[in-house]
Amino acid sequence: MVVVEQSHMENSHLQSRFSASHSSLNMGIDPHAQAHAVSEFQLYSGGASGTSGSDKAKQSGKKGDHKGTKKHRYAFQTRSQVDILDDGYRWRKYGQKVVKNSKFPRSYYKCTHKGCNVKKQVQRNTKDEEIVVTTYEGLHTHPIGKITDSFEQILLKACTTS
DNA sequence: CGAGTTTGACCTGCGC
DNA sequence: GCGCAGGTCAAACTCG
Repeated sequence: MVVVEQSHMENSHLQSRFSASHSSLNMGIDPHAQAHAVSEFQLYSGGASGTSGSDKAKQSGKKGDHKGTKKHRYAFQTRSQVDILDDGYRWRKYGQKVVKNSKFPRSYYKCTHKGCNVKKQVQRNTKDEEIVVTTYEGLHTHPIGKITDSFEQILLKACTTS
């Protein structure tokens, strides 16, 4: 399963804040994004599990960009009809791969903001096609692009206020 | 014309 | 050492 890694947050605390912000989350979604129909919102937490996929491969890879960078990574799943959740940031797709255990391809996105190296992976759950697993990696170094109480912003709030 | 998407190739790490 | 799987790049393409 998907793993959440938080370097400076308490999982339980964050999770409770997520539940608390659930209602505002739905309200915050863009009008044109209503089709998302986010009726479920779960933040994954816990230690390493069996999936092993994203942890094995080094994201530094050949480029070897920031190796010493602090790793902020959190994954959560939403029940949605579409893959792309409008979280208020602008994302550019840079890759798509078919992963072994899933019949749905995994999509890779980068934040298009200058100097912001946040990435996210979007993948549908094989067992339940309506569940979309989104994995964020990194923290945005810029304000949100929309007036949307996004997932990310909630996360940031949870980070900064704790 | 610029920004974003698609898609195949390439690179790296891990297991056997 | 080899093959597989995952992650990223970049050229070509599309769209506003």
